[in-house]
Amino acid sequence: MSRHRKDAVIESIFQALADRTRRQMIERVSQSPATVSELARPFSITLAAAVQHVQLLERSGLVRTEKQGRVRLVMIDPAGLSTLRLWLDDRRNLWETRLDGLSAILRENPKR
Amino acid sequence: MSRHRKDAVIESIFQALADRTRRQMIERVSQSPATVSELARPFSITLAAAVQHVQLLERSGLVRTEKQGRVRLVMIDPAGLSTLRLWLDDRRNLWETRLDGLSAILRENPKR
DNA sequence: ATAATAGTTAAGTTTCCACTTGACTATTTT
DNA sequence: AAAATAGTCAAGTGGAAACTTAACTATTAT
Repeated sequence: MSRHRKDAVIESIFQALADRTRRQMIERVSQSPATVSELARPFSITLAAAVQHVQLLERSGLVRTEKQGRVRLVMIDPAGLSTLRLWLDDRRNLWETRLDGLSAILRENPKR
Repeated sequence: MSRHRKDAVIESIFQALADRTRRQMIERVSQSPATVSELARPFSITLAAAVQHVQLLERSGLVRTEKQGRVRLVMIDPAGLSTLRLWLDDRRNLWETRLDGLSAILRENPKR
């Protein structure tokens, strides 16, 4: 997978999770699969808005969905958040190798 | 810390990282501290824009800064990303307790 | 002291994002 | 078959976000 593509995936994940409504939808769906209507209910938004949120979450890889009859089931896709975890681990490795120097800097600046 | 406040912190972190320019700034600063001008250079943006990005990153807790003379040094704040890590761990626990049921569902839907 | 450098702030512009309404399709229910 | 339900799509609106320019302050170099 190209660096650019990978970055686009990460970007869509951060964008998806930057919205409070979508974070709560993820939370809900982490418990058990839910329909789009069920995801809309707790918020004062139209069904159309909920559909858009779900589509965005699906494009980012955070959820999978499956249409069953006239209902669409939305379920968590563990792959989505492990992508995020991998990104986070990579970044942490980056600065942990530098942590000795950094901690020296932090020691000089005890504020916070 | 209240749930609402905590959520606001998480939100600001996701929002900060949803922007490609800011993610690259974080990447740069993970290696070693950098000035605002140094952070602006790789991108075709004005210094003023870079200042705004840095301010946003600082408000989200992802970086610390310190003014030295006419220069502002920007450095990674490990606390920022560990907040993100904690959030991620919490969510993972949520659905890992549900993973047995979920994997059954996934087995029924081998697509992907 | 003057000039150059680094950053900051305010204000305006453009672009993007969340949301709504309204028309439409497909599936259940009655 | 008709009515209700669940979702989808397109187009439009409003507000937030990213960016610019321009005027200004503080520090360092000549």
